[in-house]
Parts: sequence; C-alpha cells; structure tokens
Amino acid sequence: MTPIRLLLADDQDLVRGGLAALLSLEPDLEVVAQVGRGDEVLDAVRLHRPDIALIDIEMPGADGIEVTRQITSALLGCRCLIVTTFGRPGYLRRAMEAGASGFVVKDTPAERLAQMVRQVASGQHVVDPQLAADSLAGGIDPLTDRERDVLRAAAAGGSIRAIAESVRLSPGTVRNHLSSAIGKTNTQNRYEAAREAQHRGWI
Amino acid sequence: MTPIRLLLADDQDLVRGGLAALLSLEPDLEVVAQVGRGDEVLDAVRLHRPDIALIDIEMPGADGIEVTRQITSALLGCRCLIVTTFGRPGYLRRAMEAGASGFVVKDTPAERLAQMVRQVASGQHVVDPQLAADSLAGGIDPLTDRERDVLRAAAAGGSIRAIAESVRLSPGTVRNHLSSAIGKTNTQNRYEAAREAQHRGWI
DNA sequence: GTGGCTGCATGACAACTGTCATGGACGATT
DNA sequence: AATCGTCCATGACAGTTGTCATGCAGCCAC
Repeated sequence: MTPIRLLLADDQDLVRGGLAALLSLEPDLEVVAQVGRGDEVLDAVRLHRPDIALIDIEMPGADGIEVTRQITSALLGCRCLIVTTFGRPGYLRRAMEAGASGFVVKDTPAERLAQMVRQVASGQHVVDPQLAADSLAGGIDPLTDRERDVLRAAAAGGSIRAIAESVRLSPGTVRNHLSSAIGKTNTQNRYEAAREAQHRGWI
Repeated sequence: MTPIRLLLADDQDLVRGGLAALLSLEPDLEVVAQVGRGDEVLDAVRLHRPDIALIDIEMPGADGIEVTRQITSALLGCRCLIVTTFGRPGYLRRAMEAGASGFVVKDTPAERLAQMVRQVASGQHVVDPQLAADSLAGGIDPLTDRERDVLRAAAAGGSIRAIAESVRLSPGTVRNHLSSAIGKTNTQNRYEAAREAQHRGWI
C-alpha cells in the first residue's frame, strides 16, 4: 500500500524537524512537505497534495484555525489535524468548526501521534477526551464580535484612546465594550478580561 | 569513537520525542534518557550519566535554569544546553550565569542542532549570535528587589489593594514601586510594565 | 411592522491609578 | 558622623478607567 502523505506546518524549526523525524520512522507515513508560516500552507497543500496536514495553531502569517478553514473549504482532499501547545477549549471548538479532523496537544505521548494520524487518514475524527470534556464544560463564547475586537486590541496594551484608534471607534464605545467583556469574564479590568478570554480561547 | 550521550528534558512529549528521533538519526549521538519534569532531571543525570543535557526552560517541577544550576554545581561532568521557545535576553543571561554551555531557541534550523550539540560536547560555548547581541543591548536589571516583588504580584492581575495584600505593603507604597517600575520600563501602566519586565527576564 | 438584539455614541459619576513631594527608618559606604 | 540608596508610608492632584443611563440606527425573526 502507498504511504500516507503528510504536510507539517509549525513555525518552530526544531519542533517541525523533530516531528518529521518522528513520523518518518513509521514505514507507512511519509512527510512530503514542511512549512513554517500559516500563509504558505495552502499553496504547499496544492503543490504537494498531502493526505493529511498537521497544523500548529500559533504561526506567523495566518493562524492554524484559519488555515484549516482554507484547506477544508478548498476541497483538496486533505484532512487537517491540529497539533498545538495549548489545549484551550475555545481552540478545540473553533478548530472543529473550521473543519479539522482531529486535535492533539503537544504533550500527547509521542507513540500515539502516528496512530492518530492513521485514524484521521481512515476518516475518523480524533480528539483528546479530556479536552473534549473541558470544551463542553467551558461553555461557549458569550462575546460579541466587537467585544472580541476590542479585547484583542486591549491585550496588546495601551490606553483606551490607543485601543479606540486601533479599532476605529470612539473611546466611549470602547469603554462600553470593555465593560461588557469585563462583566462576561467575571474580571476586574480589561487586562484580566483579555487574559481570561485568551485562556478560554475566545479571542 | 563512542557516541555522545544525551539527556532530553522537555515537558511536551511530542516535542521531546521529536527531538529524540531527530538526534538519533545522527550516528555519533545517542539519547540515553528523557524526562518531562524539571525536578526529575538531576536524578536522571546521576543515573544515566549523559555527556550533555538538553533542557527546556518552561517545565513543571523546576525550571530549566534552576536545573542547570543543580547539574553544573553537582560536578557530574554533564554539560547543559538550553533549548527553549523564548529567546528572552534575561533567560539567556540567567542561563549562562547558572553554568549553561549553550542556548538555542526552538526556531533554530533543525539541521544545526546536532552540530551545536557536538560543539558543546567539544567544550565550546554555543549561543545564538542575535540573541547574544540583544542580551547585551537589553541591559541589566535596573529594578530593586521590592519593585520586582510588586511587579510579579501585578503580573498576576488584580487591583492595587490586592497586590498590596499579597506583598504585605500599604497600597500607597505599592503604587510608588509600580510607578518607579513603570518609569524604568518606559511603559504606561503596571500591566505593560510587568509584561515588559517579564519579556526582558527581570522577573 | 414590531420587537429584540447588536453596534455605536455621548455624558456624567465614582473609583482607581500614576505621579509627585515629603518624611522617617535602616544599612552600607565614605 | 555624614552621606547615600533603598524601603516604607502618607497625602494631594490630575488623569484614566469602569459603570450606568440614554439615545439612535441597522438588521433579523416573528
């Protein structure tokens, strides 16, 4: 039988190279391409036609969830397996909504990665059970689109005025959205709210 | 010649396994032990007697810099190579002070890791040149002990009052220390100051 | 069409925060 | 002994921030 063709997308060279070495040990797996930026993944998939793309979430250019959306909606016959450091419930949910076939955190035992790849290749969906439970328990994102925008800007730091300029809103409106987000996250100020939202994968 | 014996310490199984696979491809390198917690490294070094320990900084149990200090001060004939995600100047400086023989960030090209390991094995010190420059340019920690304490507490979030309670100071004093730290970090508020100090490795 | 939700904005208020001046205590240095 | 730097504290001030009430406009579902 022909080997399963893999593409690796991760911005850290050592990690990507390590995963490639690890997966190449398996006779039925073949790493056919590697990329280090989110915005290079789609082209690489078109060019190399992998069966499965292993995609990190944190990447420059475009994040892994956006990339997953691009690949699955392009109908290229390539399934997406998210491989990420952070098992945030929001990440999992958004990844699956984007069409991912699996979700693995990087502290999964190394022996099981190849096995998960095979499961995805055979059409199954693979999700860490603990994470799936957290995701359900964690509740869904109560933030509005604008609140998310403003929170993201707040996470970068700076005064209300600076945030207002970066999202093109009046300072008063920014404060309203932030106040609302602070309430929804049960926090005391925008910095905590931004961190909490980030932790839950809402932004 | 006998192969160079390596120990890998990294809390993420996939990354650790990947690095092991990568390094095992080299005929002159041998991975003799792997651990996932900082507080298990020293015992593993005593047991397996590696020539070089590749150590991540962020680990549960004990951080990689502390572990490096333990290993080098125990005079076990094991050199330490820090392999970390974050190339923060403060990390580099503290790692070298702790006795590390090298410092590599995880977006180093995978091909060069083995080469760096060999350099360390031959007694050289290996440091990313860009990082070394940043470290020198970044300057030394201008914060006083109390400012560090207060900044650490501020990084955890919460109001001035909460910070004051956690460090057993009056709120006014906390504000003074924070104000001073804000000035020294060229930031606008305590959150940015805490983040900046963290980034530079001051706290 | 009407009601309900969201986005956007304004203004007012209280609370919080950063800055500054000031002062006392302590240890290290000269 | 005098000086310096740090720590701690207080009080005052201005600016920022979070909250709330209110209003208008657009969109969607019923």
